[in-house]
Amino acid sequence: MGVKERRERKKLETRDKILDAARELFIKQGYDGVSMRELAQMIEYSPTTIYLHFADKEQLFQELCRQDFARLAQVFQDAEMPTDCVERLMHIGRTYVEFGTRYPNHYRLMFMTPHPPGELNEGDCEVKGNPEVDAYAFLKLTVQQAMDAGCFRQELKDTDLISQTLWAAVHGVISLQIAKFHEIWVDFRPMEQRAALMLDVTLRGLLKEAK
Amino acid sequence: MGVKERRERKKLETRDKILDAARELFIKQGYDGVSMRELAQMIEYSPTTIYLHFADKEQLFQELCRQDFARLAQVFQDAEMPTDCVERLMHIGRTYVEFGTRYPNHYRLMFMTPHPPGELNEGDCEVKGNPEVDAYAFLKLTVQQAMDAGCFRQELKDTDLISQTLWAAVHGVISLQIAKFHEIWVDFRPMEQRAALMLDVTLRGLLKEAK
DNA sequence: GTCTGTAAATTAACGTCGTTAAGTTAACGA
DNA sequence: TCGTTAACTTAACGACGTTAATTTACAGAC
Repeated sequence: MGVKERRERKKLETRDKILDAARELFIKQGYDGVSMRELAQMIEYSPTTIYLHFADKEQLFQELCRQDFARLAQVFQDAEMPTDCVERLMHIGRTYVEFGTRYPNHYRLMFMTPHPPGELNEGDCEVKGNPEVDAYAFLKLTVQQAMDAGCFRQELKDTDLISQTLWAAVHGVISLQIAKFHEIWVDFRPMEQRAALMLDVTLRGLLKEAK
Repeated sequence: MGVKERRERKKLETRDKILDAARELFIKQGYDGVSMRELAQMIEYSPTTIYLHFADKEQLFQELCRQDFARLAQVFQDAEMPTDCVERLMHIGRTYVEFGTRYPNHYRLMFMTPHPPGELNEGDCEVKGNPEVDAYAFLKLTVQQAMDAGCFRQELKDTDLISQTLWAAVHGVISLQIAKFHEIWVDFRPMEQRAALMLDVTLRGLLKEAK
């Protein structure tokens, strides 16, 4: 009775085909720049077919970003992490910035666009808190380790708060870059300089003593 | 020959009427949530009339945000500024955060949405660099003063870079709040705590010595 | 008072989009 | 061979931003 399985596999194949085409268009044109019709034409299906695999446009691209950002957490895992806890935080920050800069449309949809109160998608429960796929959890873990090693100032005890501050700091650099890059009325310094100073400054402010 | 003047005034009145209605809807519903038809109905004109005063939807709401953010720079001016330079930077940061939190839709359109390479609008030339209407210029000025007073570490000499880092820091807190507030998979600390720690940390990292 | 030119405003439509109801095709089990 | 079900398409709905063509309102000229 391998029929159902074959069908399921076929269905998943189609789904992946949609996702792959969506990814290609999305990277080039962003969320609003991609129409369902265009996407359908690319994979040579009718637009309706997409709705057999995804509830609507937003869910499709959310799934897309979810997959690709899982790879981010993977990168954290794979990259050999420095042993020094401060270096490690720096390394995470730089990796995050690089990822956001490489995939600005992904970044925009995931972190610069408000989404409806959204019930958790399937699979989200396993994701949350698992450092292997959840980049925030990985950051928090590293912050915890740094705190255990006594790196931070004594007053600072809330690992969530610290993690969120570090996150917001690099997020500020990336998102300002994505949204305001073209702006004329401010002489923007090169992205790398801003990212470097931001990491330097925030970590200095968090640590027990200037090195 | 007061005819032309009367006509012009009338036209400006209509324009302001449009802007006022747009503001009301925009605050409640955001850019995508407001349709030109709805806006037209509110002011009891036909949708086409709007296009006699504004080139398109985006330009309308850009003008709206431009006006309202000029008020932000005004607030900086009006508020009695602390004399201590660090306190002053803190004050600016807090004011900025408060403004962004109060008008999230404004903030989103202005600082979280990429706009086409955009030629400068009329009036932008006078705005740029003028601390009375340009909030960034005001920040940069204050940074310059702090630097002149010898507050910062010696290596830090680029006022633009420092300003942009401070800006990105608070921007990170605000924009993450706006975009990710509803998210379940991270236990967000209260906005105020995050903003406070961010300001504390970045300024500590910039200043010559811990106080 | 009538005519004329012009600015202000409207009607009606175009083209595009996300989405869906209804209908068609194809493949399998009985 | 028939009936069931999944996969897929056709055709359309309703909303949107925008525009071409048209009408209305009104100041000045005769």
